[in-house]
Amino acid sequence: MSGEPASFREAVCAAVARVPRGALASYKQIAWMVGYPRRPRQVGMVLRGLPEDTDLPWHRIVNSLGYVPSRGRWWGAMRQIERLRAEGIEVDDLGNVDLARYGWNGDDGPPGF
DNA sequence: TGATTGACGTTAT
DNA sequence: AATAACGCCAATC
Repeated sequence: MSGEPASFREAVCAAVARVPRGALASYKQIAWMVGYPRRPRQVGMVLRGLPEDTDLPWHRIVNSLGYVPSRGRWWGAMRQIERLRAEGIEVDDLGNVDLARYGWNGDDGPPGF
């Protein structure tokens, strides 16, 4: 079955759904996994349109620096932090996380681990 | 149809 | 260290 994603959004959803619990992935990492290393921003756009009842672990997506985008300025950044804690991940009040510990490498391969 | 924006990232100053 | 500007491409105005 050729389950090739018809749209960028489908690919992103599939990649995010693959992130195991207790692991973190960056926007660029997801973009790279789906075959579009040049579109970290579009990944964020897709996640932004996700419903609150989505099954996707969107809260596991952080930026490459290892913290939640906008550090709380965003509408649901704080909510994302709460979810990460519920996953068993240590998160600072500002959204800082330890990528060195929770950083998950997709099927793409470890760039540095 | 063109211009602006954006849950980012990287490089330069 | 922090801030500014550029890049990248889809969605929105």
